[in-house]
Amino acid sequence: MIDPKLLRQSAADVAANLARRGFEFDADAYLELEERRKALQVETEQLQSERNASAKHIGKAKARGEDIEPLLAAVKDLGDRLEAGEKALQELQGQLRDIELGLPNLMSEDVPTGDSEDDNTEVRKWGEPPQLDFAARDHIELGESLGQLDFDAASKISGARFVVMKGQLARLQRALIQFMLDTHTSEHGYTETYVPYLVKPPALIGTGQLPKFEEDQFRTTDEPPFYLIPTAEVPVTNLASDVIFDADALPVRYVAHTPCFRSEAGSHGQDTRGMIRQHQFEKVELVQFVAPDASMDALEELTGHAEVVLQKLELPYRVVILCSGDIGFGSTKTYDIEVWLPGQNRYREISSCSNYNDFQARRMKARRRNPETGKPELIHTLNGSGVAAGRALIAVMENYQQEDGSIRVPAVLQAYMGGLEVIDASG
RNA sequence: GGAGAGAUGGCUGAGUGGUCGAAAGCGCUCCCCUGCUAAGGGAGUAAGGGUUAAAAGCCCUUCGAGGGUUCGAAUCCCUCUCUCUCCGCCA
Repeated sequence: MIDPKLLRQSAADVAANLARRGFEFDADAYLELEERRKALQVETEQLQSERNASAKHIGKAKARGEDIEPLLAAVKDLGDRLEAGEKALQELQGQLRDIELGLPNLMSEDVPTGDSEDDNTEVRKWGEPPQLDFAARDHIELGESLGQLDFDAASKISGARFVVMKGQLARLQRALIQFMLDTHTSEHGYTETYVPYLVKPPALIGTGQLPKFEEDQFRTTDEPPFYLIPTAEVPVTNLASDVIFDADALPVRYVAHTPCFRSEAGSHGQDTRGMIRQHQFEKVELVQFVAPDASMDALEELTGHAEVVLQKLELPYRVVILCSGDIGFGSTKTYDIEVWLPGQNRYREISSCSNYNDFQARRMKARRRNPETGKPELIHTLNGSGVAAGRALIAVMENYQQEDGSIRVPAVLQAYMGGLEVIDASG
């Protein structure tokens, strides 16, 4: 959520910033509602004040044993007027809040303007795509010929966009997850967390998926309304909801491995084959809570933590900064890390690292005590994949493939694979 | 699933219709005393919002959430959510 004060005072500036995203914010309509709210609120609070004063009066008169009938008569119609005013005010505030919850975050100045992912800017590149002296196969061909990825079996059970993994490939994904968790906890100072995979609406409102992106979620039940998490960002970031952190408690760094569930509504026809885009996938997620002035540095740092994973796996990648047309709803600045996939002969997203500044914090009332003023203030939240395990599996398969269709196990993963060096059809 | 108890400020915890935004303790901040990695004394210390250019001041809201009763609700009534205890079931 954008600071309502800023909306009031600088609606035009806000509209200009959001317009870079291609989002149209009707500042005039908002300000008009806001004008009405102001007038109505002042009036209503005035009535409330009157009621409080007269109630106090009556109480004192009664205590003295005086006749209170005339006093009661004097405030007879106050209640009705007050009720009408409060109701109208509530409705108006609800309308304003609906608008505010639907507004994306203000972007950082250094986010480049652009329409789509084609306009994202490369920031840096690491590693060189492997030079294979044979035709690169994609992960589907590799996995199926090994007999360890089975898309047909998955579709029989659950339909499109699912996979069944078996044998050493299934183990390889698990190894990737363990390796990533260990790296972030022991080398980057993150605390491992285990969190619920089903969440209630307020959690999704807090991180920004609701109310706007209901159709992207898997809703399980109506009463109570439980949603499958689309990312660990939701339960983990909500650990800060309604919390006031002590001044010295920040930064907080959490890492979690969870499955992620996405309806992929609106992505029909994209990446329909293989396990690039699934309804269910595994991800290791990094989340940070930081002081407001520390979030831009933290974003660089967090992105670096995700990069370390790919460096240790010796997977070539590049980092791009998302342009205004591609950046997520709640983010003020996002870096995507794209790993090289020989099977597609291109870089594909494997991590997305975002600074949300106070956007999520305002929604979920995540605060810290400012050491100078002693007053609570909104913290900044960040998150990033560190990294997506399913796509990491694909990347390892395609980058480490050999001519006979077997796959070498990256050095850092061998300890997690019982010393196994090569995955082949033997299982 | 059955029975019961509870939800109060950063934390613990009193408070059953007006004198309660709320005792007390802890924590924190400042001051005094002491002259030493201790103890003691005093003062202050909830959040959110409105008004304002901003601050001060003033006002409003908030004692899990939402309704209701009342001139007036932390306190009474209803619904819901969550937590805990016991029983049952169970990975």
